[in-house]
Amino acid sequence: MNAQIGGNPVMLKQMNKSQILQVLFKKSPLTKADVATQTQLTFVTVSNLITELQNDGFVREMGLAVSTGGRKPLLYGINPDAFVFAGIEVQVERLVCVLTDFENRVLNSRIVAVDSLEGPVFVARKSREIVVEMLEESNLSMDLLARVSVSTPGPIDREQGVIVSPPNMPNWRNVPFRDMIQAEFSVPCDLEKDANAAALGESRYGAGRGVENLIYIIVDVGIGGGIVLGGEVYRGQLNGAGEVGHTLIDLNGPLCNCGSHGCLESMASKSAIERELSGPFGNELVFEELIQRTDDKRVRESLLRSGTYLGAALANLGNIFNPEMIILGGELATGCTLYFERAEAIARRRMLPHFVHRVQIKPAELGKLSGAIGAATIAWQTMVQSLTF
Amino acid sequence: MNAQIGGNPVMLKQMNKSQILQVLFKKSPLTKADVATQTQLTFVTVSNLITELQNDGFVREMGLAVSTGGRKPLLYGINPDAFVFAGIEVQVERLVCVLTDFENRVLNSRIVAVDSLEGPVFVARKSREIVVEMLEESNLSMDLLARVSVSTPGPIDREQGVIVSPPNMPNWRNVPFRDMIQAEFSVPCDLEKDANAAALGESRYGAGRGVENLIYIIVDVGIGGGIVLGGEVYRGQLNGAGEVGHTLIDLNGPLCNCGSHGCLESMASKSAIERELSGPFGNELVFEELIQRTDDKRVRESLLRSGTYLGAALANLGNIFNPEMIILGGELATGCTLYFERAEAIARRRMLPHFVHRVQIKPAELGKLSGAIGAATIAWQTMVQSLTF
DNA sequence: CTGCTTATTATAAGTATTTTAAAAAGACCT
DNA sequence: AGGTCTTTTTAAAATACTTATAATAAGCAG
Repeated sequence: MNAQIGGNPVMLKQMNKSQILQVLFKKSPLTKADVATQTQLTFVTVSNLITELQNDGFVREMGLAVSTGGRKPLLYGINPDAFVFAGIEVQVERLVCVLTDFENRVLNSRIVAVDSLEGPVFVARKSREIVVEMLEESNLSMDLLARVSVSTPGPIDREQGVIVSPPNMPNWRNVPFRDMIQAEFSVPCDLEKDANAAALGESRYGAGRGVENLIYIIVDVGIGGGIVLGGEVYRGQLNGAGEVGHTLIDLNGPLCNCGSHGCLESMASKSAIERELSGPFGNELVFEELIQRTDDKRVRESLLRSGTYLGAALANLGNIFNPEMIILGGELATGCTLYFERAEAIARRRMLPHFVHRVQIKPAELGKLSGAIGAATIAWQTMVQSLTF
Repeated sequence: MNAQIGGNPVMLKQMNKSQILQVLFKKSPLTKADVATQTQLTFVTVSNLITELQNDGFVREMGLAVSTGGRKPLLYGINPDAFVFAGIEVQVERLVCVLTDFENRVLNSRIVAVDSLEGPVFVARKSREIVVEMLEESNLSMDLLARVSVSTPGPIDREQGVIVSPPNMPNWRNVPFRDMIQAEFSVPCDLEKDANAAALGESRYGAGRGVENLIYIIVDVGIGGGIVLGGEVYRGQLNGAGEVGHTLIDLNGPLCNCGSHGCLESMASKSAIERELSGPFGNELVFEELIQRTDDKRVRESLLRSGTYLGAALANLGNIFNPEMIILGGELATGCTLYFERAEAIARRRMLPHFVHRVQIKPAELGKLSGAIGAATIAWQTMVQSLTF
């Protein structure tokens, strides 16, 4: 998560400050000497910079460490109260919002039914209302809000901050949502694709804490993927990377709505299972209940079959990326053990033997908040990287 | 391809120098003012640093640019004669060696039959002999040799510089080849997996010049892959990334020697085609000739079938990585139009419509030298990043 | 409790680098 | 030849890190 390289002495100082903040963020209570070791800077430099960061409110003292024979060293950590970040996930029928502090811990969260059909202007205004509400509830001043980030269905143009053409939000074509949010909140904003945001969220605060390379798969109506390599989102050429759902599993499989045949999405997603079981069960049951009916043979078989397909895709991802972890999100993966375990079993069977014992396959931990938390994380990252201290 | 971040003023200077060299490398004849613009440094700084780099022989003057109304500016570029790098690819039955200059252009190359069964010690000595021979032939002093890099079959332990367990080189288990080469040449050395090296080589000097994100697939007896993201090799957790050959294409396909079923490698590789055609043709023909017999229906069908499988895999890679380019290497892909074109056609048919027109699919351009050139590139990169000027 | 040892923190002088500002050099035009 | 514009060099000023030194605080022993 590095940014600038080279420059002038002022830049150097800010790079060093950024370094220090990142080290303090990762392993909080540290002495100045610890930070010096970790950042490869001299003690004096670290001492001066930390003092400065402390005076500016970014860093706080955290008590004394035990003595190792001399004076007790002071411990330092990020001052969580320095800033507040907001992460907002725009979904078709609702808004998921979180407030995080400068340690990027969740202070408050809210899931509100908001119909995206009301349009971007409405949604932007509503977003602000929700955030303001949360700030008030948590007794926080609006002034503390440093950045906002938005997680949204793709495709997006990240550089321009534009939502391009979300398939299920027809009236959101080419919407400059970043600027709209910036206008609404009067703070900088970034856009990120929902799967990417969720992947980053899980990688920092969910199942993937401490992991460098991971793949996050969200199984829902469709199947999406977010790729985190070296701790950062990999986005590809046009923010398009991660379309795992349109990975081919069966050359002669059914037609997918992308135009190809045998895509994972058409064979292992929520919709695929619903379609398969709509015959026997009709509209009798909602999906959440349906997937619990594992005593029913047809349900069982359907879940196992789609789990198998997913597993094969996971094996492919494992072999291609050789990641430390694969995380599965969505109610199907996190709520249905039968499905998850089959997918994991197949994945392990089909992955290269050399890799199998070094990859973890886990359900997501942040549930519905993962995208919003990921967005807030991006706000944090951008802030710390921007070096404006 | 950034490395260090932050530090002290000396470091800052070296980062700036490195920056300048990289800019100069990318778009050679540039004025000091151009470099200043591109590096975001002031003119004076750039001027001083370039003068220093010039005095040390890393940079050279390259004539005068046209006047824009005042004094003619001097043009500068990398001094190709500053260093020589050697790239060595260890294959089962031969050594491929190249010599490159500080602009990383190939000065000399050699492909020598060397049986790896003779063992690492022999191969290391032989490598040195070949390099020395090439240096003499090109009238270059050994002192100019700055670094050597080795491309080798995986898996490897890059950090330790150890070749771990190459499947087709049984007497090369856990060989500390990096240190052996360093001892032999008395210059630093790096190891890289063959597919990764080839991918990097193609990305810098072959089909992928100027491309940020690309996937390189080598179709031979097996099928391997090298992944270059953001201009750098992506290696995954254990240098294991890129096992595209063991990507599943057909859930119920034939058993692969990796233990899984329906892997790409077992269905689209040279071996797969040879196996398929060994019935009709026996040992009558060598492979190179066999794949030219496209008038024969059985050959044709075999090639088209495997091309289809490969194409499906390419579509998957395109959807997962959204790269600017996919490069196909190996004699089958570069020498057999029927196979290549089928693969491309299928890939384009099955890739997401949004991506199709933004991805190039190209045959490799460096042929047998790609791995060695890639290795030399790594030597260059490491040198420039190490900031020891 | 005092003095000694050790480790942490603060201060001050020294060194390296970039920046700003100004002067010099070179090219083109009239 | 003189004027104007651009490039290049030079010198002083600003900034930041480093080294060396001094001050502070904690623990321990007598």
